[in-house]
Amino acid sequence: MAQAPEKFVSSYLLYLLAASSEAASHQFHVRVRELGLRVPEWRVLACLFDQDGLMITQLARFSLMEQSRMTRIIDQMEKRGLVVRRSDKGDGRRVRVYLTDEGQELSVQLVGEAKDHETSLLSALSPADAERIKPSLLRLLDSLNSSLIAND
Amino acid sequence: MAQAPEKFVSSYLLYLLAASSEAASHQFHVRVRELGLRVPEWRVLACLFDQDGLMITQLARFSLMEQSRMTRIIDQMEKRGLVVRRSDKGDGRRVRVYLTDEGQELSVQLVGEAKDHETSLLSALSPADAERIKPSLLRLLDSLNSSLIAND
DNA sequence: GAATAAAATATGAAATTTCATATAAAATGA
DNA sequence: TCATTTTATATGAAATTTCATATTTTATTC
Repeated sequence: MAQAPEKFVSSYLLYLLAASSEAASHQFHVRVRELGLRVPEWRVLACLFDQDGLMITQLARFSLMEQSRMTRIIDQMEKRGLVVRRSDKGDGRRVRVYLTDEGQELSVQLVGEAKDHETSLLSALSPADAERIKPSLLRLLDSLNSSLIAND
Repeated sequence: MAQAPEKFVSSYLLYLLAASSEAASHQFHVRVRELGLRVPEWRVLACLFDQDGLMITQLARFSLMEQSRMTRIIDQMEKRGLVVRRSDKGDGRRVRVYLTDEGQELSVQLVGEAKDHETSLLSALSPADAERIKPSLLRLLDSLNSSLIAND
């Protein structure tokens, strides 16, 4: 988005990750808002696109946010007719969230656009970087997850 | 933090970036809160550590947040005695933010811990990944910034 | 050099987010 | 089985964040 000052921040790993994420998402998030959605709602649609009927807790984890916030986001999406709640038969604590037809349609649309956007992002990189970036990030995530478990 | 479902999300570049950023920062952000700071406040301290006397607008940009929010964060940090505002002589619109002694001390402390934490993160990666990750992210940021300009 | 535009910061009000905790259902265990 | 603990979700209240816009100062343009 801009150049960081000098010394520390501009080459600090956590800054680079946050700034890359922010910069890479920015354009697409603008598009999400054009369609009348907020970013967390788009994340829910994307998760349900992959697997309909996820629980609130799972949606929160995959969408990188807290459960109580996700509960309210689902409230709004439900009012808007994008998803419906159904309690899990077999475990009454669980609330499963399903796409409505409208939600399904929007999710298909946006996932398509997301893929196109990703392609255009990757094409702005060198071929070597484009090829390596996703596997690298996956390995980073993996190593973070295992060290997290180790630290519990 | 957890494994994403299947198909789309779990290998979507923007998800991988957001999730890596989140996962990589998590432990350190816990530490930030232990010291009684919130993440945006830590970001301000880090920016001012690099270059004291930045403007509100610059702090907002480097800290990846909106100006009005930064104004209020500086309000709080000022009340807490971590920074002081001084208006720029030469341009009365600008407010420059400076570390107090206490702010300075905290920023030195936290930047030190951030560097240690970064080292430990990198050591969890393969040597090849550890060596490449920062340059790769810098190139990604670069290419995003230039394409941003191109799209204006 | 006056009028207009632009830049930097601040602020009210609405909306969202967080934090702690309530509620309810299922699992555990004595 | 009954009591206790754990898991899943919801919710009130406080705090933060956003959005639009006000205010002030500097730049620009005619």
